[in-house]
Amino acid sequence: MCGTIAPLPGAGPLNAANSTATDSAQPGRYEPVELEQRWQSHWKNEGLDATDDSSDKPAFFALSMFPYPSGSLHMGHVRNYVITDVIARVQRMRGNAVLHPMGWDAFGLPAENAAIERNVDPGEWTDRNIDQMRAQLDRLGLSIDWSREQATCHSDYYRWTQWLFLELLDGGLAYRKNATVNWDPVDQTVLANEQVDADGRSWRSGALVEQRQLNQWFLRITDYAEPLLNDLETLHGWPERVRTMQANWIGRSEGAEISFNLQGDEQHAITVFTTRPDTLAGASYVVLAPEHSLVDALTTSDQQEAVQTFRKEVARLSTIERTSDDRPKRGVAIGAQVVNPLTGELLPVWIADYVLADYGTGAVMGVPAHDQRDIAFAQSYGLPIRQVIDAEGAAEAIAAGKAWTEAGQLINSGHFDGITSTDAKAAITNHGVKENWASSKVTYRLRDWLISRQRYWGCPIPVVHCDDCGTVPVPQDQLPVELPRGIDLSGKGGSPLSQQEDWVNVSCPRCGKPARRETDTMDTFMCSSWYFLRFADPHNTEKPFSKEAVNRWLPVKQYVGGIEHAILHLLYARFFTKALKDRGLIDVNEPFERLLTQGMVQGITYRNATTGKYIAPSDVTDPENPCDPKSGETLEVLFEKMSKSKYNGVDPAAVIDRYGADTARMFILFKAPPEKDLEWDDADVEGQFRFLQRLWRLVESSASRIDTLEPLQCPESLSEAESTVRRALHLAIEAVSEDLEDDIQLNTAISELMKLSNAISSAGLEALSTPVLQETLSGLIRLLAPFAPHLAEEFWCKLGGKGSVHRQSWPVVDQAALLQDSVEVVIQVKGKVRGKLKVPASASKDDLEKLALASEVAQKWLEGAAPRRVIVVPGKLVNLVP
RNA sequence: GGGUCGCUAGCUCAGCGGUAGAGCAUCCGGCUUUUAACCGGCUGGUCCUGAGUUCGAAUCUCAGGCGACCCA
Repeated sequence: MCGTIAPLPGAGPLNAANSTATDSAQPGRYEPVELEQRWQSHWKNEGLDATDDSSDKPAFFALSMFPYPSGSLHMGHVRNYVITDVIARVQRMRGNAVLHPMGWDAFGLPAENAAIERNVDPGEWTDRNIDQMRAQLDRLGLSIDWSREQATCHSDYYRWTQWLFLELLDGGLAYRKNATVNWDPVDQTVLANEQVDADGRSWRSGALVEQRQLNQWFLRITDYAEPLLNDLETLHGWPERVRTMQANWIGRSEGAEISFNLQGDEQHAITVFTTRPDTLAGASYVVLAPEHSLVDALTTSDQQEAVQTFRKEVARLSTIERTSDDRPKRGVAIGAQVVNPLTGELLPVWIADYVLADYGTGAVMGVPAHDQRDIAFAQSYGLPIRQVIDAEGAAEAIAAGKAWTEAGQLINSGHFDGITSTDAKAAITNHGVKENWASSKVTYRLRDWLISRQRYWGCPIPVVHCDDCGTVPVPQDQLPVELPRGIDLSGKGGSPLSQQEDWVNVSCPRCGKPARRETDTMDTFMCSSWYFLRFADPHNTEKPFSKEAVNRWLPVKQYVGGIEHAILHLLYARFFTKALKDRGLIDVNEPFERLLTQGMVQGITYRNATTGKYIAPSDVTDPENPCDPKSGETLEVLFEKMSKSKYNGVDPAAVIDRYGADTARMFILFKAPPEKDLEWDDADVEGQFRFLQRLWRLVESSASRIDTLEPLQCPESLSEAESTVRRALHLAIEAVSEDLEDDIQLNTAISELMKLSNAISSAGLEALSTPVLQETLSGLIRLLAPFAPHLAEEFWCKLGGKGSVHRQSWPVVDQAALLQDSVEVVIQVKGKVRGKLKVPASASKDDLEKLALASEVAQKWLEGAAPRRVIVVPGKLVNLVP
């Protein structure tokens, strides 16, 4: 995929590491590649990673977002799966039954595009990629239970995706409608709103989406807007920003619907939605979306032509273009007039690009003084601007062309004058309710989820269209509706399935007459919206999953994946879970208890700032002073997401070949906190490898003294070096355990391991009696096991440990070992550190005060005077305030 | 414009009222199987700025600056 690891300046360390991997075995050398292969095959034979499905241990479901099987593993994958693996391993050692499965999000366009370009079967192409990636993953030493593997493109999986679709259809949550939808001209298919980014581009292809009118399948995710929003508050284990992003996406607004009667027609009205009913008296016009159903009926004959022209122009614009703040708002008056129900005033009716048909009622009232978009519109078209909310600075702002959107007091609003805008919202709405022209209303920005796709390599939607019976679901016992295989994928002429006459033509399941299959396939996000449930019960042939199995394992205790799914997958999966719960299929309400969104892995890039071109690291002769090999210009050095076009990819396989998986794992965990971006640096990888080598030597030099890891009796009294090392061990146990607890800090956990290793070296092995050395190494190896599983296993075995280190219990802190006989306290004078004092750890507050006052430091700084105040923090400091 | 997060050693990050720390890099020394590995050691900090609270602030509060992301 991404090219090979860039050679280091001088290339020395790599050669050395290479020789480690390739030289014939020398006794006493750390040879990661051989060692890792040996343990991996041993673990496989022993079934070490099998899920403990039947025991009464507490269940812990550790899950990585499953990958699309592109065929090559990249560093982002490595980071994702290693983080989850560490968590899974720690939880096993903590005595939990752990479910740590893996699968493949295997439907999708790359397979279909490969088929079109290279004339290969998408299924075979995908299966081959899966095999490749599984082999690559295996080299990382992940404790995955492969017996539960799922691939969404296999019919024993997707028959249940279809089964669940029919459940949703039966529950009224799936429906078909004609709607304006996002069309991706590159991928030749429609997209859901969530799959179009802020610039109006497809999340996959990057193409600018177009609007098309099509008959499509939708899921009623909007029925769940309220619980999807409210239950975010229960997700304490989720990053705040993901919750905020989801809340923003759902976009709840509280307000009112207000009806404006047509002039001279009491029977017909335009209903608008507004969050600001308090500003009703300031309305100076009413705007309909150009697509609004009333437009044709209300447009006067002299405005017909202008309206039609304008509608055509708007149809070309995306939602983003229409609503973005920095674009001029455009519109056309349609000639009709309505009555402001509060003031009786006549208002003109307009259509404008910034009003959307499918938000609220597709109509708004224009209150220029108190809405930024309205004031821009009013200024363009000379519409009146009337202030109805007053506050300090409001009039000036409005005069300057800035809408006053803050709270204030009502003016120009008849008998509502003088009350606050906050109170007026309810007061005016209630008044309108009594007079029958208003009602309280909550609306959401969230739209129903468009799940139809006009592509081949996806899960077929299991319905049949019959002239007599309409849309008929395929009975659940006739599933799966198999994708036809071996068909010609030319990439031309629309949806490939619609051209498969022998597949499309079926008899109606209800009346038996000739009918046609639905030829759209499902959005692949459907397949990934429930895979975590299938992992609980992966081989069930009767149902997608049993309730009992789901109750045993779900919710996922720790979910790990990329931030790019903050809305997409994570919102869809939450919706599915809630919908399936309401169908009585499961009891869980939220699928993912804790969520960790890991940062990107970035590679170093060299860019010529004038041409904007990227230069491959192999073409940069001096990395200290990078120059363009052609022009000699100095290059910019940046860290960016790894990609082929930037020549900054680092291939995980190359790293594992040179240093082994344990170094790769340790480095990627240590270099940055999990949720932050990580800058890949070959020199630092080397440093990490050296740390493992230091541990290797530590264990090598101890091996002759230790032949069992069964706990030994500690001697009654310890030397100073021994108690220092024991203290370091138990401090490390405390710190590493803490780092793996709530707020997961794998980088600092590894740095604690380094500190412990340093403490042992400083003390010197010869200064430690065998029981202390043995206790220390046993603890260190167990702490290391989740991070560097192969090396820890080797150590465990070398020192005579019984069984696998991965079956041992997590070390426990001995509080007594943390105690010190004497501690150093700081002596402050007026809050400034002026000296230190060694005191017995048991010294009381009074003792400390006396010792401090008697100290030389106190004599010097207080000059014999008694301090006005003394603050004593036992074990820490004494502060003397003169 | 609003929100969230961040700004600590050259780099990546800990510390979140009480002695400013880790790893890597740099530098120096030792060692050996000397284009190099290994071992040991030393450096290195207005904790973004300013004000406030406090006996005491990197840490809490406020204001500002810079950066990232999300929303508009």
